[in-house]
Amino acid sequence: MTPDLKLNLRLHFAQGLTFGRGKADLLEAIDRTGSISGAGREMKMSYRRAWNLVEEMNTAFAPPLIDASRGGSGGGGAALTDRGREVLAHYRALERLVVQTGAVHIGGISGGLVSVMHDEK
Amino acid sequence: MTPDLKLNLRLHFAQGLTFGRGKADLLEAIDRTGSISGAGREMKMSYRRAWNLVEEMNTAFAPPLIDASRGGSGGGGAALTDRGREVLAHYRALERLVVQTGAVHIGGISGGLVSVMHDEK
DNA sequence: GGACGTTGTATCTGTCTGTGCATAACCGCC
DNA sequence: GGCGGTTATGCACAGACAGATACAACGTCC
Repeated sequence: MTPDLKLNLRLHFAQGLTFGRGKADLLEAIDRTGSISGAGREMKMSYRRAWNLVEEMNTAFAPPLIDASRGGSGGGGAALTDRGREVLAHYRALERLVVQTGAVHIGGISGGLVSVMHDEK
Repeated sequence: MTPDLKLNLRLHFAQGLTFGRGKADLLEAIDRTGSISGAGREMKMSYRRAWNLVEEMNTAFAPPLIDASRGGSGGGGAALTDRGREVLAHYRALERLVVQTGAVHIGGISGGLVSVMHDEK
């Protein structure tokens, strides 16, 4: 009976980087579409923003998480590095872990939520 | 060797409420100071914002989490309800749980972070 | 009754973030 | 060589968000 929720597990590292659901989703979208711009379109975010996030990640992590190249067949593209895939997997695992082992607490918080009728925004 | 990090575990409930570290800290500050304005001062946030968050929580939860009253000794004040204390406790427990049981994954993510020298911004 | 410190509420303003647009560089393919 | 789609980068604009400010209402204490 845990209500459907989305959790945003954002990690603020001392080095300045913050990594949360947004960047994780972006990594996934890049992996799926094979390009930064494609990922941006899919996530309905501007290419500018998508690229900024990529750049932020790549400068924070060594080795980088995304390998991008321009020109060539299809104009270029981007792909996750092994390290990128690794970070993404860890984040998703952490998410699952929270939902599973934290179900009691999540339920304890959401227990008294006022149920609203599906209001179309 | 887990690098010191702050995590912001934000829960987005289907009902529209989002509950994260900010609201949790605010609850704690209200409990400590005995007033919304006191909590705002302590957290260096405007009373406006603090009150908005309180109102958001109180309309989302039934029974409410904060009991505020105006006038009277000291001008008024606010205190956590039993439910408020309960929600706060659950959130803190969830936080601890993530750090403890998720240490492997957190380490897996932060492993390759570029260490920066303490740059004063 | 007046002072005090708080809750509750409205309005204005500045700032910060993301979007939109424009442009250059790149390179395989036709 | 031109086309196409992408990376990479700059800059102006709009909208959202938070801060600042102002003020009424409230109730206890003096």
